[in-house]
Amino acid sequence: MDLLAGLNDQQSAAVIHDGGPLLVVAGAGSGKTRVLTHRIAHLIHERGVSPYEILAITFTNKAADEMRERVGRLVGDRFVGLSREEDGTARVRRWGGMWVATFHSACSRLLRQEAHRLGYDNRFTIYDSSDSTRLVGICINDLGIDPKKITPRGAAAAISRAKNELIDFDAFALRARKDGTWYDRQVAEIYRAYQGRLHRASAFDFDDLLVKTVELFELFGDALDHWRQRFRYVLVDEWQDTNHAQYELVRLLCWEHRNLSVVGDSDQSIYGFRGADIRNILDFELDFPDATRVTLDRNYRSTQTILDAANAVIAHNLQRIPKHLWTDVGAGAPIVSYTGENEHDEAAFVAEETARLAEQGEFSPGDCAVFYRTNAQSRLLEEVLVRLGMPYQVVGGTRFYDRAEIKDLLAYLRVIVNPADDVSARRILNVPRRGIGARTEAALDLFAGQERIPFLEACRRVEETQLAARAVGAVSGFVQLIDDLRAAVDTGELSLREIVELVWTRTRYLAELEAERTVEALGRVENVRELATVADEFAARQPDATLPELLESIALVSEQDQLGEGAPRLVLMTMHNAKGLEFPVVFMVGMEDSVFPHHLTLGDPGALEEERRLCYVAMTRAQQRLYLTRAWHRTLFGATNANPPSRFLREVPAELVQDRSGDSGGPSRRGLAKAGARSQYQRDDDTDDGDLLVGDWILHPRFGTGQILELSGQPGSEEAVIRFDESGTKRLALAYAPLVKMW
DNA sequence: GCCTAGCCCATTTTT
DNA sequence: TGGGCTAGGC
Repeated sequence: MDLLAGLNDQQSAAVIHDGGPLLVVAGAGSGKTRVLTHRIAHLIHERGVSPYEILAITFTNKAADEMRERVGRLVGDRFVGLSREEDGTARVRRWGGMWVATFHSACSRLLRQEAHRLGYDNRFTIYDSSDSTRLVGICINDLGIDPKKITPRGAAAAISRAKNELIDFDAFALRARKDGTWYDRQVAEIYRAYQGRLHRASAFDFDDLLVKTVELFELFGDALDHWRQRFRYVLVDEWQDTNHAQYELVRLLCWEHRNLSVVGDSDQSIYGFRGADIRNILDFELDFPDATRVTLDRNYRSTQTILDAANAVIAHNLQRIPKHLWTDVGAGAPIVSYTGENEHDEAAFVAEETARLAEQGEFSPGDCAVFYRTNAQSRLLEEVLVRLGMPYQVVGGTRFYDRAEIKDLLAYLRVIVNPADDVSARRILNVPRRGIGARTEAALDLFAGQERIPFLEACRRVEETQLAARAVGAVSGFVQLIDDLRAAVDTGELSLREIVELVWTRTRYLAELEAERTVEALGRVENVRELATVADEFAARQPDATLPELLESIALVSEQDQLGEGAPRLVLMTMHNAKGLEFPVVFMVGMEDSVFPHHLTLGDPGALEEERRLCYVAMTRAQQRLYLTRAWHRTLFGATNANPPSRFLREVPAELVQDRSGDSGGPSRRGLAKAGARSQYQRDDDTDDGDLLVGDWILHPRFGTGQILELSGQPGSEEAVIRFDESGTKRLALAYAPLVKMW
């Protein structure tokens, strides 16, 4: 097998590189995944490296699965821990072959073997961000700090930032005392309390997975030696988005053997806000002076037009390694710009254009993707798509696993696995309602703190508290329930699905929901049942899977992981979520200053550069067609604004762009008509402002919808009194007011 | 202890 | 826009 077949010179160089650190600067669409997979295959095949010695880090679980499959195809499934069924479906053997994982899942896996050394249970729980925010809130409460002055969210974010920098609470406190604000000193206290709570609960938050692994390596030389020898070859994808903790982890693992390959693109660093440190890539060669650099700038994805546009935009950034993408596939179609009257019009354009492409047989809706800056923008896109009957899928937004009912059930499962998990125990203490209120909970927590025991243990000893008999009875019932569930699970006779079902039956969770008989409750019932399906699917992929493993995989799923399930349809997602993906047709909507770039970044040059990188990432997802759309007027969070065109739009050379705003009879006519059409969309070109009558409903771009109460004046200078739904009653001159009749 | 109404608030991106 | 939270009533 020729692993270099079809690769260009730079790619080949990266694949066969031997000896010392390797930095692959890989522009968007330059085939970096190919380089990584072929490099791994090369190591195994040509250099006799055991797959067992390889650690490959990817950005999402989905990317990890893909890489495992691709390497498997090159060198054989058994090397990568895959086994294949007769029908071709892949199954993952748990400890098989090489590790392909995200930072977080790799650390989690490693800590499952090592956590006890750090004083944690190997069956630790992983807290997601909402769990940690909750716990921070509890700590704020404990310390008697006013949660209005320091919000749980704010404090949690500050703590997370510190952890990303490997600053523990002592160091944090020291710094806060020296030259910190009052806020910092309070956070230092919260940080300490929070970490104590985590430890007592045998729980790690996302950041701890990294921090504690680093700590393990620093404290236990034998552990470091062991894992260092185990992973003699380390490859990291998306290096530009690593934070300091991740960097340190990699440095510790690789410092001696130096078999480190990192692949990244400083222009695609878009996670600075959560601690990703762009210097990790910019300074790589300072930290590893013996590193070899290979630059991949030949793009295999997009047309030259799209690349020219993206290159032009990113060239405005100062913090970067200069690089210029090129391709030989030709110029392709021009970039299309469109300005709608308002956001409804803009959305309608996207939907219509997708439909038009499909009608012409050029691209199916499944080839198209819509990217927006914030999740809030997805709703009205969805409205329009529903109205037009265009099938679509939203990636991200409210995650399945963030729904209250799912978190409730998961909390039961987590308590079964890890009885010390206080956040989960407290979450379900009174869910479903069993008459245990805030006072009882507080008393139990106090008792737990005094006795230095987990919350559930405090519940078990509820009789030692001063609580009233009724509360004691209710709490005992709760403990009994948990004990019963754990006993049933511990028999080892239940499948994952049966465990999930047991929880919702024994707790009467499902029954209570069904009894509500509301539409919302019905949706929740479906979600709850869906969790059993998740359990089944997990068991199918990994036949010997255990409950802790199921919980771990759920804790570490990412947004992109849901992509591509079901029939192909138009995909909606944030630009961040688009990273690493590609689509024949891409719409970028909301190209307005203060939407994108986001208004919070406008005054901050560094943040603005990150926005520009985000723009670059989004643009370079497009293979053949790129649409950049905006609206003259946009209503967001109830307020209507007229935003100037995005500066990124102005950075695209005009000759690459074709403006389609003039399509179909002028923007205002088109847009307003669309906003008005409620149940059935129709192009409303024959609406004539002159035909207005008292009682008509109209739409004004600034004031919204309203009803005409009164008409007066001579033809040519008529006035109307209009009662707007949102903006009150106004008298407007018809000759000037841009009114459009709705129905 | 529970429920609801009304308030208030903020409002980016997420492993 | 709505979602999360508190205060007040049962």
